[in-house]
Amino acid sequence: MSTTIQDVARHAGVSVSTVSNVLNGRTDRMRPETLARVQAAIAALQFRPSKLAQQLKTGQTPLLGLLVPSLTNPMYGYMAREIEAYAQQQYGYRLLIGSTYRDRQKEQAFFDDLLAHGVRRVIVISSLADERHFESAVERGMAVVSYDRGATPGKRSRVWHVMPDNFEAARLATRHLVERGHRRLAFATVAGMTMSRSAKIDGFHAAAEEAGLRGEAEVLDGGALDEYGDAMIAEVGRATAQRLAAMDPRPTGVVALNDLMAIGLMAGLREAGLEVPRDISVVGMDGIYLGALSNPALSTVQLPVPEMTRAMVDRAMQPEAPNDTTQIDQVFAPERLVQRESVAAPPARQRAAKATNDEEKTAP
Amino acid sequence: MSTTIQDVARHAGVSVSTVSNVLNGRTDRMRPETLARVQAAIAALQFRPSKLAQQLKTGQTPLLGLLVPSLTNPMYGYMAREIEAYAQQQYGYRLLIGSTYRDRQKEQAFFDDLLAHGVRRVIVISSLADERHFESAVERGMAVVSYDRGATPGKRSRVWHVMPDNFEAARLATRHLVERGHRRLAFATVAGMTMSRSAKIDGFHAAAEEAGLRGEAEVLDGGALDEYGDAMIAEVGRATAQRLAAMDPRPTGVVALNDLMAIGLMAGLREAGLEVPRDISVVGMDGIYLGALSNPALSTVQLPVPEMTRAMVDRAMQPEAPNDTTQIDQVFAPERLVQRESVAAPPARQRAAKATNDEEKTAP
DNA sequence: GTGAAAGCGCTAACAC
DNA sequence: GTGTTAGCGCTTTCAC
Repeated sequence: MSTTIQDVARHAGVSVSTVSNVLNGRTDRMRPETLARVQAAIAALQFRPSKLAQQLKTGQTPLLGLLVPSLTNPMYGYMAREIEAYAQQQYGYRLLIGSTYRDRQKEQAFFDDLLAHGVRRVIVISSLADERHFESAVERGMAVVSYDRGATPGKRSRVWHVMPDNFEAARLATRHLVERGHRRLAFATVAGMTMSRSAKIDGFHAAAEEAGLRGEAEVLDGGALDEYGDAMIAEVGRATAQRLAAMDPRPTGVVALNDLMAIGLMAGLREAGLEVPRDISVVGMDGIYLGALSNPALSTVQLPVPEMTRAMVDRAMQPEAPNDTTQIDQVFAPERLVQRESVAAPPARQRAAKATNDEEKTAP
Repeated sequence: MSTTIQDVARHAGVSVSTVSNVLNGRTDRMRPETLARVQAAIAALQFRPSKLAQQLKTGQTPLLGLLVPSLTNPMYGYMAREIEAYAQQQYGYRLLIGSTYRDRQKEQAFFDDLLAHGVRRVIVISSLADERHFESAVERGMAVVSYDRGATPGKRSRVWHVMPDNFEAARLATRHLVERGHRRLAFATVAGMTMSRSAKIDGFHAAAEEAGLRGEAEVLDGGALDEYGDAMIAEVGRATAQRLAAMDPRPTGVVALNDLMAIGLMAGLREAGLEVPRDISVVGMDGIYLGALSNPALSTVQLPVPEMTRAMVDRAMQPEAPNDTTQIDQVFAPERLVQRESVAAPPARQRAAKATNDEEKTAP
């Protein structure tokens, strides 16, 4: 079909192994004119060696698997873009992408396909499932990097982990609320616990306790993400807003699981007749560019996405799986708190929607 | 490394070709017990045939190339998701994805890599570049489907085309503004002309003329999309908003090139102290879910994304390139106008920001 | 320095 | 019905 190494060899009047040698840079002890002839032939025939055939021999293919919950969550789109650009530019790798909608079956099937395609390096983003099948993939010769979850404590793992400091991110977000004077706090999340979610919740609670607000910090978990995956997280936020609006006393500051949820939350709050930040303040986490475009613009904790994605790719390119002496968790501090418009001081006096106002608690 | 067809054959006490036969469904005239033994061996050894080796023989690999301008534009994330899901479920294909940031070089390089990887089917979304290199890819045995551009009139093409009816979409959007009473219209786009952009502009003008507003329909083209690609389109919208705000007389209704631009536009308008839809109305096109979450929620023309993406995948799976008798353009009517909150009647009387109000024109 | 030849894991004639 | 065998396009010893 297309031109092969044979054609080039014939054209240059050399053997295939000579051509192969120039392809693979073994050109040191080669007669310059031979080299030139081969190069000329390659150019003339527009020869591109088949990665396939190369791989069949070498067992290596310049393809990186990327597993995301859903491409419709802009955060994952952002990460995918960064991963793609860096893997391409730095290592010449292309991306084989799969959405899992956080479904274990789909994840497994994707791994099987990767193996069958000879792909030996994968980055897995925010998997809900346990890591057992990751480990088995490593056994089968894969380098796997997992985002947004740490090693299970006390368990040996051969999977790399890269993640933001979710605890710290949530604490930053919560503190921001506290500093602006909020005393009744909520954390809005979705149903289902993952490592990163629980770390965020811990950070939220930690900040609340620091401020002596232990009893005033509530976790609101909304619906589960259905098969449509992560776009739905905004819908969960929207629904949570209704619950929030109906609470009495109502929290005045809420930390959202991530930016997309925050955006959904703000939409829902508005539908419920509440104004952000006048009636209620909202902080997100992630730092997607859409947060700057929302109305009000979203205050959020910016995660160091380019740094994290670069680390993931670098890890995935590692020739060896981590062993007992290597550090398998790589944690990134949140970049900073981005103050925009969605946070303000709480309303001076709580105008309870319809209920009697029975709050007299004073913070110590 | 992993188990091969040889292992299975040995394990089952048959030859490799027998195993190959069951793999490829040539099981009709096979003794049931042989079949059973082979299947058992496959299961026992967890054998997964290498797609690589298969492909080296057959020249086919179940991989679909997808070229997008940028994954950070939610519209493309959406399309990528639909394409992936359908290609996977319907044809068992995985996605090899590449971002081009509308760069011709990157596009070319991606095509070369696809070829080298043995990928024979590609979907290209919204390419700015001309189609010459697509054609050459078809010559080299690729099935290529191009989104959002039609065949160049009068030119023979072997590339499939799938696209929304951009003319109609823009016309719908514009009419909506006209029906709500707007008489000074604008169309906000980015620098650089593509087929789809010019079709939209034509639709905009057509609707304006229908309403006798020929002189009142202005096209505002903003900055070019830099290397960061499509997320920037929102920024262009934002900048355009400033220009819009300064115009005198100022258009009261604006059609945005797409939803992301509309969202940027609304953010910019707000920064300029204008309120949507009180001071100015905005309509988008695309129908991404984020439009429902913006504030105000975006009125837009919904495109039939699942239908279009399915058509694209089906075309890409076509065994033959289109020939002179086949219909290579497939155009999808916009699904409908989604009325949300970003469009209202124009302000009763134009309160010009600072300029003298010199408008006395009456519409016929 | 360069070439011959043996595979990598599979498929598909073609024998038997 | 099942097995033998010749490749697919490349890499890589190992001779010369």
